[in-house]
Amino acid sequence: MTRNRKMTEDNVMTIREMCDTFEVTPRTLRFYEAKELLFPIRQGTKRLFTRRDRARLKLILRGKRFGFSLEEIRQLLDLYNPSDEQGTQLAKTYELACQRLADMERQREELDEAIEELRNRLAWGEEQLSALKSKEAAE
Amino acid sequence: MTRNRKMTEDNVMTIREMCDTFEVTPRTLRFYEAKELLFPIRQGTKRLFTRRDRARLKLILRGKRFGFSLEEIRQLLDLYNPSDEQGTQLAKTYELACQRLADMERQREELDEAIEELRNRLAWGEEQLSALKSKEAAE
DNA sequence: CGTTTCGTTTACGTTCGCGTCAAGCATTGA
DNA sequence: TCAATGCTTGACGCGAACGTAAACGAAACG
Repeated sequence: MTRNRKMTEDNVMTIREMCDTFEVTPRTLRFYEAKELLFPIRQGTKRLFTRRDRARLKLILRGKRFGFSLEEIRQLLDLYNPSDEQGTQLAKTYELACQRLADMERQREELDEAIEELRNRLAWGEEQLSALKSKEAAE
Repeated sequence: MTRNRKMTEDNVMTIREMCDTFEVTPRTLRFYEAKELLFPIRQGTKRLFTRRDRARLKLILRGKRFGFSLEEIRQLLDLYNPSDEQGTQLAKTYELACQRLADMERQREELDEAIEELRNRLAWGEEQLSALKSKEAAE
């Protein structure tokens, strides 16, 4: 056999290594697997997470920060998947991704607006605070 | 009395008008009131939503789209509130808003990244699709 | 006058995204 | 060999954000 010493199964991670790397719990990773968001290799009873799983998890966590549900994220992940989809399936996925892109661009516009507004309110807040301070000083 | 004809309580809306305008259910509005996100006037038993409630609801719905929890949103709303807060309270609100702003700016960067990546995948998807089409044509 | 039409409260139900045991196998080190 | 450690599979629990059904009050309309 060409491989010795622990087989060095290249580039896979145990569940604990995953948890430490991404700051999630084992429960979360198993939950995502149950929801078909991740597909770790099963070596005997244990899970081994590949490069692909890591990439997917990154996208999952990002999606969550954008307020997407796990189901929405799952559908998006299919797009990033070098899968063996046939014509109609591929077309459907493509369609879906276009919509998500539109969603995200709308969301960005809103986000810009919201940031702008919040900046204004913060400026107003600073005024209030400094006004209060000078009033305090006057006593 | 200076007012006749239905009192035209200027600029308030019934719960139904609110629902139609913002595409939410009555339950949702009552729920938000219970959580102290909205404060409609009570005329007898009924609720009347003011301009202020409408502005707040708009911010609530926006916040939700950004993935904020109702509690986080409630705290942010205090900032937009021409409230009678005292020094320490105002300072706390200000502090919190700064953090949220930072959150949103980080989210914006991530969003840009995500949009960029999704665009790339879409381009890749188009290739696949056109490849499939020419293959079909060849048969 | 009765009966729809709104609105209300109360309260239990539901879905999502995990947390938290309990009980069991499996490797590992003393 | 034996206990500790790590990972596993259920299974139940939980907070958030509402849905939904029951039972009632008030106003509006023919």
